[in-house]
Amino acid sequence: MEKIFWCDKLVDEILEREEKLEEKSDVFITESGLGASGIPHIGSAGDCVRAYMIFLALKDRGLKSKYYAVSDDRDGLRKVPIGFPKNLEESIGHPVSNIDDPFGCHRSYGEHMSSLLMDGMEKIGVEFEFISSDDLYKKGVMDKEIKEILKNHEKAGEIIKRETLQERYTEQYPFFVICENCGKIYTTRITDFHNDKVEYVCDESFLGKNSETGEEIRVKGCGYRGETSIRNGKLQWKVEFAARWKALKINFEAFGKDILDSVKVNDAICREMLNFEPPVHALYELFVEKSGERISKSKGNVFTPQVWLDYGSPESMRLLMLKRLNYTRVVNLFEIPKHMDEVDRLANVYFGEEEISNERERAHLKRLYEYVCLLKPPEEKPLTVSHYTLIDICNVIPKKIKNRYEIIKNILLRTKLLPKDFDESELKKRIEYATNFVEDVGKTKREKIELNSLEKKALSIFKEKLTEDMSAEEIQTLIFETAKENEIKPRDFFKTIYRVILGVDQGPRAGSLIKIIGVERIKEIISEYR
RNA sequence: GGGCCCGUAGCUCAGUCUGGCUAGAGCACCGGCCUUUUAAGCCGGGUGGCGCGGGUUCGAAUCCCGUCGGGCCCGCCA
Repeated sequence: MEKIFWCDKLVDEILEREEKLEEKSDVFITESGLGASGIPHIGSAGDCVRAYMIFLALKDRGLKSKYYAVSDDRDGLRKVPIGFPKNLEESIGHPVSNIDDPFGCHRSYGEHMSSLLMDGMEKIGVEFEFISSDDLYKKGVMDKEIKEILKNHEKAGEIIKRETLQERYTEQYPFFVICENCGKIYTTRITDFHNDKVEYVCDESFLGKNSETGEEIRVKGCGYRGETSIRNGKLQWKVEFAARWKALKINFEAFGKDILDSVKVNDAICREMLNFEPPVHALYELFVEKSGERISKSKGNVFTPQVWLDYGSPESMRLLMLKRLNYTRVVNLFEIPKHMDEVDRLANVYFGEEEISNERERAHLKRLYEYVCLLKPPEEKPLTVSHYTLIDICNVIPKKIKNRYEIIKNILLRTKLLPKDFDESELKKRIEYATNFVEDVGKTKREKIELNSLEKKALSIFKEKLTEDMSAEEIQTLIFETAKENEIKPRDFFKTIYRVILGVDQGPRAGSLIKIIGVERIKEIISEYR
């Protein structure tokens, strides 16, 4: 059958690659990098989600598969992230797994960072096998590949030059040793390689940065000269993937276009030096974060998956990452309600409530929905409710009001935005998302309300006439009549009512709103305006 | 200097890979419903011919070449 969704198409490609392999795959493995040097943002989460989706796609095709999330925790620290203590500057240049966790809750800085992403992944519903790159080196998993590359480092240098026009590796070994004296990794250079050992000298310097202060920090080597095992260092990125792909028998890895060059080089290294057909790739455009000042500074102003999940469901998050691979996507908080509604629309299409005349498009949207549901779509159509509308409602019904949930539910039921039977826990979650959004993003000013004597008088008359047994319609009429009798334009009086009750100029139909909130409570509120 | 992506209705976009129904959706907008608000409701309306110019084809938004506009990445390092 013809495949119409990108995940399924990639499985076809993975199977095509399989044809070329001498050694066939028992297990189909997808991989993604798990950042460990900075705060993991939504783009890092995108890597993981996409790799996981291909893992699911492979499984769906009846193939045995695995997904490895590999933490690049032997990379050196280059920048002190915003919101981190200044003394972290001393650790610039050290592998992140050798740096103490500045917050003291994990074994290392690197572990702290990757755990943030892993937490996000768990919340998004992504399962993975965690692999520490530091571990791979320590255990010598890639020894064979490293030796091959070091032995022929000049050839590697030529390939790098050919693919990227960078000449430096025709002279240098593409490998960093962790200095046994000072512990830094980016200040060393190899002078010789023989008998599985590398000779090195720690005399290079490189430029780090403190993102908090914007200050650049020059880090210099300690001058130490020594000889050590290849397990005490790491390959340069331009060749590291290749070694990892071969050693771990990776079948698929997706990348952002920012590292396109590195991927090209690694593919070539893989083919020409390691005799291994590189994994299938998917190159995607990046998420451009324009989170603005809304994101709290304590989170380092980074748009993390956790931030999204405060305002939107895991489904909406997955949709963001699944929908398209190749747009530069501006991701900000305003994308969240959009995606909430889009998930609902997909559900409507999936369950046949929305007609899509183009068969192909319908099939595509249905498949997209299945992936959004991690290929386990619900049996029956879940709750769908316009998230924008919900945000409007949450905006006018103050958070502290009693029976807020019931009020919102009744408004939705009354306006037929909800079916008779629906999943209450789901609605509660959605109200929470919408409320968070209103509070943090769409907050409206609540002016101090001042009423003139005429308004006060009318309001007081209205209060006297208002009784428990009146229907919503009768209350609506009463407001209208009270306005007329007091020579106030109905329009203005309604406005007054809304401002008194909700603090905003408009709201749900006043009669129903008062009925729903309760006459008694309304009288209390009005009493404050004597 | 090298490369990627986008340009379809007022806005956000789908459709482009695998050319072919009368080019679609949502929002906005316009008209109507509502004898009592400023409609979160209901009914009805598509207002563009797919950035531009060539080419291929019986046929192009879809393929090819060129061009303009917008966005982004690489050209330190990882």
